[in-house]
Order: sequence, then C-alpha cells, then structure tokens
Amino acid sequence: MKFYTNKMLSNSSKYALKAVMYLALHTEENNKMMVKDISERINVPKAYIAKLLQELAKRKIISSAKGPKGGFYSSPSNKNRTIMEVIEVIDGKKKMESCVLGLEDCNEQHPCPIHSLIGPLKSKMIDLLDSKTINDLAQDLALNKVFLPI
Amino acid sequence: MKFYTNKMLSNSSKYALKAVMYLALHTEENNKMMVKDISERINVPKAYIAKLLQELAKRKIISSAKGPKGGFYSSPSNKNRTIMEVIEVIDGKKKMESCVLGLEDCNEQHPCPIHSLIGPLKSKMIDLLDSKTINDLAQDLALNKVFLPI
DNA sequence: AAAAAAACATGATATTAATCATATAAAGGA
DNA sequence: TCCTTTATATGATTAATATCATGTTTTTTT
Repeated sequence: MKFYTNKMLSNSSKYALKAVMYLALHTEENNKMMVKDISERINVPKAYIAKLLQELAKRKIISSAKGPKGGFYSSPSNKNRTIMEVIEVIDGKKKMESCVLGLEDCNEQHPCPIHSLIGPLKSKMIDLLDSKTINDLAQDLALNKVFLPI
Repeated sequence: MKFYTNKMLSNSSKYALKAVMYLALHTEENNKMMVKDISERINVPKAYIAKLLQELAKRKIISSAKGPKGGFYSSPSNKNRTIMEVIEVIDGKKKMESCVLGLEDCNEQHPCPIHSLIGPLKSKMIDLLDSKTINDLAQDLALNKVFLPI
C-alpha cells in the first residue's frame, strides 16, 4: 500500500482552488482566459478542469462569458467568496465537519477519543477556511507572502 | 454530489482504529476475541475487518493466535504503539504530511496560500497523533472522559 | 444572416478504494 | 494422530472518484 497525497481535499477541489487562485491573480472582466490556457498554466488536464470551471461559474465562484473574446475571469464579487465555499461547491458540504472516525453518535458532548484529541484543531481549520476569502489569499500572493508553485 | 464523511482518514483506517480501541479495552492475552465477534461489536463487515486485523497483527499493532481459543487481543506492548502508527499501517506514510493542495514544490519556506493558512494546525494534529498511544486513549475511555459510540 | 469561437451539458471510460469470498496453514483437543 | 477451530494469504467483485470526449448553445465578428 502506498499513498502520497493528502486526502483532506479531493483532487477536484485541489484543482478548483488552483484555478480560482490563478484567475483571481491574473484575470478581470476585460482580461478573460480560455480553458485551454488555464489548463496549461495550472497544469491540470483540459477536459477535467473544464468541467470544474463550469461548475464554479454556475455557482458564481468565478465568472464566464461565451463566444469569441469569451472565457473565465474573477470579478470583485467573486473574490469575496470564501475558500470553504470553493471547497463546498466541489466536494459538497459537511465533508469536513463530521467526526473523524465517521461515528454517527459522536459529538462535542459525547466525543470519541480521536474527536476529543483533534476536534479542536479541526474546528480551527474550518473556521479559517470559512473566514478567508479568495481575495485575502490573492493579496497574500500579490505581496509575495505566499506562492502558487503550480 | 453528496459527501458526508470526513476523508482525513480512509474508511479502512477508521475501522482499524475502532477495532484497535475496542481490543485495547476488552481483551488481553487470556481473553481473546474472534473476528466474528469483533465484527459484530464494532459494526464493520466481517470479511473487511478480518483483512485489516490480519495486517494490524502482522505489524504488531495487535496480537493474534490461531486455532481453538485463538483470536485477536491487545498486549501491553501493543498498547504502546501510537495512533499515528495505526493509521500508517493502513493508509501508508506521508498521507497526512504532504501539501494540502498536493503541490510538489510547496513547503515551509515556499508555502502555497492554503499551506500557509492551515499548515500549522495540521502539524499540531500530526504531533498529537504521533504522541498519543493506544494506551493513552484507552485510559481516557476507561475513565469515561471519552466514549466509543460504535 | 452566417460562420467561428467560446463556454455548457452530458455522458463514457479508467483508475482507485471499498467490500466480499475462499482456499490454506497453524494450533489445540479428543 | 486426526478433526475442529481459528487466523492467514490471496484474489474477485463492487462502488466511488478521477479523467476524458463530444455534441449543443450562446455570442461575437464579418
């Protein structure tokens, strides 16, 4: 058995986050980018990222325009969506919320051992992802505080 | 799309942890338990948990004995293994360690936005899982500080 | 209008993880 | 020693996720 990737997020939501970040940094309403180019820049297969971009656009995490000169872009209001919203659009809600052991009857008042151990940290993670907007991270990137090593 | 379980751990390692905890609480060398009974108690399909128990026994996370009066049990030295070791036996190493976005070139010195955001909390989680032994959690269970709502 | 360029919608295939099944080997009791 | 009991080894099947492919619709340009 060999696993080398962290599974807190699905591949799909990882790709989605990369694309969303990339668009937030490099596009705007009069500077759109086509699937083909996005795919190359963020290094994700075209057909795969296309599907995700469509879903993200439908849910207003990014914007899109059809036809010549069309493409995807990130509007100011798009950038106000949170990181958790990006994840939820792709992976669905509750994914990160349930008990780490998947136990139905585990909760704060009646916690399983693992819950008691890492529950508080998990809550903090969720709070962070809930409070940070795409724009927040884009700013960090613009200031070279972090990088997008695609 | 619908996902209701937290995927930080695979189903397999969740089941393994349940079994390990159960055995730590309810068995010892002269009080073994058969697959069939373990399966019923922790509510995991027999054939599935059997395979996991075999792997755990091979890697000395639990103990086993064949033949009549045989079964699985948890010895004192088994109980000194850490929670992370249980996870690693089943899910493989590094699973929890890599970048949340799965980016090759992301690290402490050159972090991606998400890494920078939740990396410290993830490190704390890993430290906890590394430092807690099966015995530690079994004690918490014995003292009714936590529960095993199987 | 008509043609071309793009996203949109839908579904097919491939890969991986989860689940199940069974034949083999070891241990203990008659 | 032989039969029963139990874990062990191995592999088959099913389900979920990831990946790819293609026809349809909308928009712009000529």
